[in-house]
Amino acid sequence: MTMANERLQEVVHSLKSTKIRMTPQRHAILEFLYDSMSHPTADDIYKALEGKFPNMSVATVYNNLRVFKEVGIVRELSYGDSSSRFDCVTSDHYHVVCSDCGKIVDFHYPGLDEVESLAEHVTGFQINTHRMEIYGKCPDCAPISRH
Amino acid sequence: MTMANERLQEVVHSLKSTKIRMTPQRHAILEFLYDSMSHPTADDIYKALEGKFPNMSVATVYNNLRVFKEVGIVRELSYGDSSSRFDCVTSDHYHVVCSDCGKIVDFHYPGLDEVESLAEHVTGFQINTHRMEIYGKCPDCAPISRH
DNA sequence: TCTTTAATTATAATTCTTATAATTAAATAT
DNA sequence: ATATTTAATTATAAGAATTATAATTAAAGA
Repeated sequence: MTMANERLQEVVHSLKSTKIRMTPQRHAILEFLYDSMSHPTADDIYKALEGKFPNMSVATVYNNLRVFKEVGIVRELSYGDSSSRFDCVTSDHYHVVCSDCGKIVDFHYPGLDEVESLAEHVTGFQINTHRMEIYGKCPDCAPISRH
Repeated sequence: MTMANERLQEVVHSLKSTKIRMTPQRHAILEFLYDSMSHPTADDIYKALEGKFPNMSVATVYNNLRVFKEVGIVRELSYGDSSSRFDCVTSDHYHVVCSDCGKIVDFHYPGLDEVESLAEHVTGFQINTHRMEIYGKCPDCAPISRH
């Protein structure tokens, strides 16, 4: 069993204790999110699952992503482009985004906790979390540099 | 003359040397952006200026924000919520966002250059820039805590 | 198996943003 | 100061992403 599947099992189990019902569509959406290393849009998910669920509505995808967000197992990311991307909340990592082709790569880096605490002091906010993206050109899009 | 107006003058002057023409609408949009400490949406700007320009089209606001972005004097920020926000590019700062009411406060912090260089090594991207948001509840939205 | 109530579906409606074509106006040359 | 060129504005329509609605279906627990 893969790591992704283990986490999926945990999440499915933890949802059992809530009012939130487990449906085949929900399971499939979660499964797709946990298996994929990409950061799919709602439409990506919809398209990926239309083979298995030919009658599934786009609204179902959106509804469930919202539910997952509310429970805190999924995060919504919006970059410059038109549609939001969705990501399982796992261990802390940041994202490196290609400004040409939009590819997103995970980047592990120790959490910037001191930024949060400083922001808390300076602004008077009660800080919960933060998010960082690093932008550049991926190897495929960058001109080949020699040195 | 305020700091904001000084910067506005500079920008207007620098646009003179390009093909980009200065129009009253453009000037008003820039003025509004430089004066406002908030991070308005396109619609905020449109509404704020409809008194002065009753016939201005929303398209004009969007068009000009795109132009300003291309020239590099304005930055587009997209958070989870529906519409993008726009911000004058000034000195480096980050944003603290209230997850309840959406208020955005600037947060000055030394640029995280080492994050960029590490990301460059780890991912092979040619990194240009990064962006960080810190999320929490603003003083108005946070429950009053006593300690 | 029955009952309750949440989830799904299909569809319409909204919202944000961009495209189009005609008109207007800035900048520059005359 | 006027004419010319060409970019900017306007009004409108179109597009895409997301959300709302109402009827139907199906999970979970009794």
